[in-house]
Amino acid sequence: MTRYAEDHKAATRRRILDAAGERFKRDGVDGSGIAAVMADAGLTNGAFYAHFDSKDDLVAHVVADQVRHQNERAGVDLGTPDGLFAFIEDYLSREHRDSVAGGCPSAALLLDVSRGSAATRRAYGEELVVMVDAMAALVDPEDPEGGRIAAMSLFAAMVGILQLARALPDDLADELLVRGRHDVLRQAEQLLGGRTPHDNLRMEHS
Amino acid sequence: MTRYAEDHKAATRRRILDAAGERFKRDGVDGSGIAAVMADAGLTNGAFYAHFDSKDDLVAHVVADQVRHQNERAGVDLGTPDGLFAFIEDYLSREHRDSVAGGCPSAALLLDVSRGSAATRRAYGEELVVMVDAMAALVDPEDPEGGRIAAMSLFAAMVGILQLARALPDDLADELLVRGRHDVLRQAEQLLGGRTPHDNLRMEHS
DNA sequence: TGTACATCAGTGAACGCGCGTTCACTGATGTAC
DNA sequence: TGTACATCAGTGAACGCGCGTTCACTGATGTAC
Repeated sequence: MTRYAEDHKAATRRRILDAAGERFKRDGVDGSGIAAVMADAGLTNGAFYAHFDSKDDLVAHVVADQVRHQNERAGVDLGTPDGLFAFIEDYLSREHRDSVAGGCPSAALLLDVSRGSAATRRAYGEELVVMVDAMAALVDPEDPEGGRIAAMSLFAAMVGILQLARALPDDLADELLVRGRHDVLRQAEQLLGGRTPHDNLRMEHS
Repeated sequence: MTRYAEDHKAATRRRILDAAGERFKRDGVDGSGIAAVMADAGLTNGAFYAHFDSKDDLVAHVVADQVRHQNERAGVDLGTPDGLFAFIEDYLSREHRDSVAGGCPSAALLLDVSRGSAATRRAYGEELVVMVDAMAALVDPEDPEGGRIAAMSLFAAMVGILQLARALPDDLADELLVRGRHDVLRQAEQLLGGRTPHDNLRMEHS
């Protein structure tokens, strides 16, 4: 028995992962210092190395953790075609465009991943596959891997549209999001073999 | 008369812009030091401030310069529907995936732009509009602005697919590029109102 | 029951290093007289 | 023709600062006897 609760260290580690996730997505990995992340987590810089081997190690764990979290949240929704349509609408919404720190890790960290360590790239790839397979299971529940690449192409288009919307002035960004939802929804319909989103979903965001 | 050729300073500035363009795209803005950029240009760090006010100032000029260059190269090609189809094939090729430093500035700098100064964002927006308007002119030469947003959505999808391909292992990336070309080409055909790419173009990269 | 010791998450100062930026200086070539 | 001076692109050392990382230490709580 120690004088700390059993899950104390795990809880601290979680605070660091969450704080780093927000910072990394907002300011980039290179733009986020260890001391700033630790301060966000309510700690001082020295404690960092009791939880992670290095900044690189933190990056790999943050990337895996962020995509896993997105999978957990989205996974529930992706159970039905309408869930996929709703996921697309939410993804390409003004709210998501304006919340970088709380938003999709792929949109915010993709370049850091491709410049990152082998461990980071591996972690990202493994978790992303989980997400796109969940999408692909809608097309053919018997063979989710068959639609994996098609789902990846769809998701990549969403990432690009969101990123570009974040880089452009608000007026252009708004129009791009509307058109992007239209284009991606159509691509999703074709993926699903003709199923179309319910009208109420269609109207919600336009 | 000075003892340097008239265009000497302009030529040096160009070397700095080119060197910074490659470094920024490869390592990110935050990952590229002034001294490293200047060494690439064959100079020492001190000379930098005879050409630019600050690193931020350099970033804005590099972003504008990079997109303008891409416009000049692509602009010629985009004159016909087949030019657009070829542009898409080249953009989503393995060669482009593997040449980050010499590749599309939007794919490599989009996050740096959205985190960048007002001047950087303005420069990017202005030059990007030139590029998408050139695409949109294919749809309606009388009203390129009418198709601007649709072209932007198409281009954003290309950016996302290229970025994701760069982050994934080679085998997955190859499959994603093939599927991405298929999806984007189909979207381009619909944009152009039914025109389809020539078969020889279609086969070239698959 | 009281005292000495073990545990360990977290502190905060310090390390060497590279960053963006400044500036006195160099050196090659022009002009002035 | 020869010498003094002006010009200016580029040099390279130095500035303060924040980075990632290390480490001796703190302090709260447990166990040993």
